[in-house]
Amino acid sequence: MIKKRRPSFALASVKTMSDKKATEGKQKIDTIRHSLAHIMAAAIQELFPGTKFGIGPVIKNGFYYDFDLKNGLASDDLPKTEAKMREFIKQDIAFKKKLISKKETERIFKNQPYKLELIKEVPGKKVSTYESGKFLDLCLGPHVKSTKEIPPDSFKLTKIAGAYWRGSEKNPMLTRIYGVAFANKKELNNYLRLQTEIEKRNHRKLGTQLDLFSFHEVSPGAAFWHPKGMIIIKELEKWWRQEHEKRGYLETSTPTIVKKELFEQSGHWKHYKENIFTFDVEGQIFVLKPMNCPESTIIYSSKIRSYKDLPLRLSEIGNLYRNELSGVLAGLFRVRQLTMDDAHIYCTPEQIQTEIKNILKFIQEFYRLFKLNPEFKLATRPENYMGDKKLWKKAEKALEFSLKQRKIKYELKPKDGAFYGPKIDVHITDALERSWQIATVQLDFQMPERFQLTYIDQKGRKKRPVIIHRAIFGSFERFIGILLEHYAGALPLWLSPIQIWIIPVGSRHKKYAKTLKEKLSALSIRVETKDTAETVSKKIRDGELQKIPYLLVVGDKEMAKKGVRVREKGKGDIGVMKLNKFLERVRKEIKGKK
RNA sequence: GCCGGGGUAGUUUAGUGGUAAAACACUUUCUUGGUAAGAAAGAGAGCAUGGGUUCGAUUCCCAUCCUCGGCUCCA
Repeated sequence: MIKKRRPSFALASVKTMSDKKATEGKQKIDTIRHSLAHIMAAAIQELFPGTKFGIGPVIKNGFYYDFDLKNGLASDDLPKTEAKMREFIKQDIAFKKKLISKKETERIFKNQPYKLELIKEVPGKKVSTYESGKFLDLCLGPHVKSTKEIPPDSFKLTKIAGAYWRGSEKNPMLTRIYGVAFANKKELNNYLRLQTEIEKRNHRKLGTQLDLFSFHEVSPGAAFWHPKGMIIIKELEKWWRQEHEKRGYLETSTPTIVKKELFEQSGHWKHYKENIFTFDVEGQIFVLKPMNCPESTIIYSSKIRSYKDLPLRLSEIGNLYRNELSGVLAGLFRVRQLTMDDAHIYCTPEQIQTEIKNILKFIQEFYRLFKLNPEFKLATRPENYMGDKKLWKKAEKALEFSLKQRKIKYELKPKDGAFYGPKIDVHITDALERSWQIATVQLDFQMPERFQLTYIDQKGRKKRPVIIHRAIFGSFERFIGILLEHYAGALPLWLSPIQIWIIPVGSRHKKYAKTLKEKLSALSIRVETKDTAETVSKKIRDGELQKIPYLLVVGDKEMAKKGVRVREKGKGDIGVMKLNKFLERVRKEIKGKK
């Protein structure tokens, strides 16, 4: 069998070509993908007359096209469409670029409302179009010269999905057909094979297989954590507390049920009402808290604060409840009940830079530990912002400056900030290459105003502090989901729910196995003895499937040497070791969080 | 929420208009084993839920719930 190394998260393809060649190759395949989108539209036009066309761009690994079909589309229409496309490709159809006057274009597309909308927005008097056979589309190109350049066996239509016209839910929903396409059949097959591999690291599947958590109809969007899953949470919490104590954070806990007035005061009620769970108690409306911030400020203002108290870093592992739309729930990645590793830092405006810088450093160290590859995004003032524009500008500058100071590459996300302040979000992609927000750093000048927070400065005057909201894991749920996919279930030793299995070869070794277990357990190592009536091979197999980091096989030889035969996850049998030597190794590995 | 798939033992799946099958897991017995499945026997679901069509529905139709992939959303 093939010995596998512990897989790194990115299953990126190996780059063998030079950068220039790679760029050319990418351009070529993207041209093919784009042309395939047109050919798919042509096939739909022929198979389903009267269809109205949206747009059909190139995306990663393929293409899509949006259609407004009179009668929708059934799943068996995909193979039909695919066959029609191959038919067209065989016919050696040329792609011809045509510049047509706007008026003429409008006449040609008079029954195509979506196209007419696009034509209106084209600057100048002429519109660029491409003709391929009987299908004419608005398009700047480029395209292949002829369909004969397209390998007919290297694409596949993969799925049908609904998508709002121009991405707005106020617009009609169109039917989107996704396809993938590659330079040759081998690459296509590689891609398809990779997809099945990726499916194996889906955290939902691993959750069931490894008995970590489950979801049930009785509570959609909320995880039931099983004992083994709880161990992961507890280990993460333990480490989290330790790291926060080091950095001067003070842990707090605030109530889950709160009167809605608190969230009216914070502004959340106005901006976030649809997502808040509410209930009635003796005629008063209570909410399940969707975030911790307003309650954190209550602790802040529970006494008079001096400049000497600042920065005050209040942390909280808070259970939050958010009424997410049913359609967005996704395993551990998007839940209605989540555990946020939150903190609010109350500081003077002068302290902002240092605090932000330290948080960014904290975040970077944290990601390095898990060998995760984070993407930073700076999100600025949204449409529905609260407060003074000048303060916003200042806050945005502060975040930007800190990012630059830490030499962090980041993407700008205009108008994507929270209503109370700009933020730096940190994203990680899952096995399906979808991007998920994990950590966040948000600068807030509004909440201190709304809650009239103050501190007394050196001269005895009342001043307004600034709040920095931040989370490192984001939520334990999402983070564990990401970790499971990242490690394909084979978590690092310190996080593994079960760290070691002891497998006695025969019944006469059971007693030795038991002594070993007691020794390891005494050192707080999570160990189990597998002394059931099954073969060693069977137990090894089960141990591998359960992703147990170390399997210790003990028989006559090991007993004689007072040792253990070690099988390390991902490496196989690494030989016999004296017990003390093995213990030393394990202790180091756990301590180093390797 | 919207579009499109799907829901059959604990798990993974097969299947049918005449009240359901397998593998693994589980229990028992035999086997006491040396690095990815030793053998046998047994128990276990009435097919997500509610309606409808039918002599008869797990199978066909409708609704609801849950779930998956998209879209929108993510304070």
